[in-house]
Amino acid sequence: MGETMEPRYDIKEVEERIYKLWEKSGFFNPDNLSKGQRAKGKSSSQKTFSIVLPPPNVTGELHMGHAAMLAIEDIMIRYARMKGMKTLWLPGTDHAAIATQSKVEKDIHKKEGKNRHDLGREEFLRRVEEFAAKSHDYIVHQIKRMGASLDWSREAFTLDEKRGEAVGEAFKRMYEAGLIYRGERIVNWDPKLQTTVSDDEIEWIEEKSLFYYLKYGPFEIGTARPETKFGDKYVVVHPDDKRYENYKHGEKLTVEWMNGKIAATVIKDRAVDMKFGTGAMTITPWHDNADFEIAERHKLDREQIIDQFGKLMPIAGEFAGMKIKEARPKIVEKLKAKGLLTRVDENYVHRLAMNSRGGGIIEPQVMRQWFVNVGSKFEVRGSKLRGIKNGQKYSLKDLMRQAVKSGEIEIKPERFKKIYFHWIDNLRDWCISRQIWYGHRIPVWYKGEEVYCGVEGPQGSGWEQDPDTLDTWFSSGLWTFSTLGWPFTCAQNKKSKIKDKNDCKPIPGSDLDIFHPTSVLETGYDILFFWVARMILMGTYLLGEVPFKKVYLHGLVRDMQGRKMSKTLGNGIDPLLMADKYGADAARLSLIIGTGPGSDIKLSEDKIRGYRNFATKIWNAARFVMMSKPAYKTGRHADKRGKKALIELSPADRKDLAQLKKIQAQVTKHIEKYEFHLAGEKLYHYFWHEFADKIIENSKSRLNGENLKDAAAAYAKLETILKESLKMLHPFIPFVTEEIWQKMGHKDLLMVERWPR
RNA sequence: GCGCGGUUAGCUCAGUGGUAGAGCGCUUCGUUGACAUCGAAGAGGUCAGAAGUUCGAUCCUUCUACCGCGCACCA
Repeated sequence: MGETMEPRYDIKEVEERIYKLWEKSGFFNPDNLSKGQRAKGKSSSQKTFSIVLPPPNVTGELHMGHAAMLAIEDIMIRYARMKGMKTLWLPGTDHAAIATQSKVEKDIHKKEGKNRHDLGREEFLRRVEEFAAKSHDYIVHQIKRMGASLDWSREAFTLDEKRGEAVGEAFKRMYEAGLIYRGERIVNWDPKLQTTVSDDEIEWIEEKSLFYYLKYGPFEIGTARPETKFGDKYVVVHPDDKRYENYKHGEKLTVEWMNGKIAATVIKDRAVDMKFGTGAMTITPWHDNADFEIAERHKLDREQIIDQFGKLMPIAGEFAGMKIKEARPKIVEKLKAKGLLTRVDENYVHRLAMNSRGGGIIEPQVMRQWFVNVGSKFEVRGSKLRGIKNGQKYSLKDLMRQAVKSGEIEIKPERFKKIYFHWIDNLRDWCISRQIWYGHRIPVWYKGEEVYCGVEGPQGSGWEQDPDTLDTWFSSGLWTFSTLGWPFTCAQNKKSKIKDKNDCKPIPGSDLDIFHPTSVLETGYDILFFWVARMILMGTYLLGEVPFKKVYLHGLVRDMQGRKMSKTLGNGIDPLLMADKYGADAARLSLIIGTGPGSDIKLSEDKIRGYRNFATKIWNAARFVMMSKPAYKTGRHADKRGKKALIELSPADRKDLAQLKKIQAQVTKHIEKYEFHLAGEKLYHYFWHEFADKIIENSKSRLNGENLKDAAAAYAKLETILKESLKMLHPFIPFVTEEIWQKMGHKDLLMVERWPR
């Protein structure tokens, strides 16, 4: 037989060839997989395992964080597949509305000096789609290069036609149930991008700023933003504050203010912190969240001071039309001149709200927008959630809380549960309308005072569709079931007495029926709120069930200084480059081993190189085992009884095989407990420092020795350990293990071998 | 302010109620056909500090310090 493996392991050639081999087999698709398993008599259990890929944004390319996600999910998927489960990993991409639009707009501006209005809605969207398509193709290429065993036949996009219909249907149902409403509320307005953004998309930056104390009639109030104070006609104090006990709630007084005398009203509210400043404050309900709430509570007037472009309105008198930055020092001058400025605190730390999606400084504004009502209770029907009684009233918050509280959704690591609950407690109504062009158009049409909501437009003429689009997380919130065919694979539950659209059942045998709820949702902890929580909201309301049984959160991939990898810092490591240089196998292992779930990963090229060496080690160990084969098969011995009869394991051999069994049990247990780093490390250590360093080394003399029976036993043991190790290593380091498996002459793919029991 | 995580070898990090582990780096030696993308040997740690529980604590409890993160209506 002789040598069957090349001395050198050509990483790139092998990895590209092997991925094609897997794809050709069709086994990424669970339908083919179970057919194949049945045909081979390996009866597929009815158990299913499904993961929907967190769809990467089509804003360019994947980074190491994505690579980590792919590695972890691929391990879960390959393990489940080898366990014989009906295994689906469903791929897709996210249109990432604001992020993609602003990226394309920036590019166009750089190259052509034009903005989106110069191009017009239609042409601009054509350009965004062009970019998104290119971006998508590159991302798919990257995902495949990492060895991810996704079922490409089911690929989805958050902005494709089917997902559009799911979005429309979801919106319509929630609108009709009163859970989506249009209202005038305070929102986060980005004057730069000219759109609203959600609370979670805001990044708070601490900034030292001047803090001014101003004379407000008999009170002294403080502010870091004097330019918002023109319309302040309410002074708020704490009802228990002794200093102001002589002032009554609702008491009116005239005060000399920025542009002359105004009528001020005293308001008593517990939101005031008596220990802060003087314990008295004036409020600006139009431009401050907290002030807005106080005004809501007492039904106070509110007045706009700053327009949507960040310029002062006519109320500012001579400052009208000025940008804030320009106006502030001038306003302070005037206050000083009028004797209203009493003192200035120079060591004040102020928190500045920025749009984290590449936008500007957020200016809260009261605007007419679309919201999801998360707090009001409604009658729940058709819910399968544990602990939820149909016919009783719950809020969306209640449903979200219950899904995790009941244990129906398990969050790993555990500590994120607390963070999740805390987030829900503080959750306000979710503003879902965006004034951007790229995204799902809001499925609402207007004609005068008439409003029509539907998946298709209304009949008749004169209707105009809402120009806004939906927050990108609205469509990704549906991801676990919109990708599985919802709502078309759902049928009304005929047995149910109360008719309700959400009281429906998936059509038997449909993807939705088989794969939902999905088994695991694996993603970075940084999008726990953005995405994970919103999927729970959508799933528990629209389907009455959890979207996934388990949430596994991984950490962020950082550079050696602990900084987040980013393009602007130039500290990113390109996964594709690493895959070409050291192999996708090595890149994957470097992202798995040496890090616990939920903790950040500091990654260096050295680490990846280290695992490249491991792949080489596996290759060479396999080569040695295969080279040793002829030693007993050919040559001098004349025994014709066959191989089996020759084998007589020594006590040491039995000990080695017992150790293998033990390792198998340990690795399996680690994987079952989602401790992939421990499983990977154990395998690494076992293969290199036990198998290669000791077991192989100790076999050498026996393999070449005169005792043929003993040589055969030594070889048989090596072959067994090698094969079993390859199976266990496969989910972690799939390419090199599959290649060796093929070189060993197996007809089937290692990918669908049975996991050692 | 509230909450969470971290502090273990030079660096990056695993881990455990009972002699402390890996990778990289470092030192010395070694190319007899699996592997120099390697092998052999080695140096290197009062497991942040203090107190408590325990026969025994790096691990459990409490406190402190420092680093990082999340949340929050301190105008």
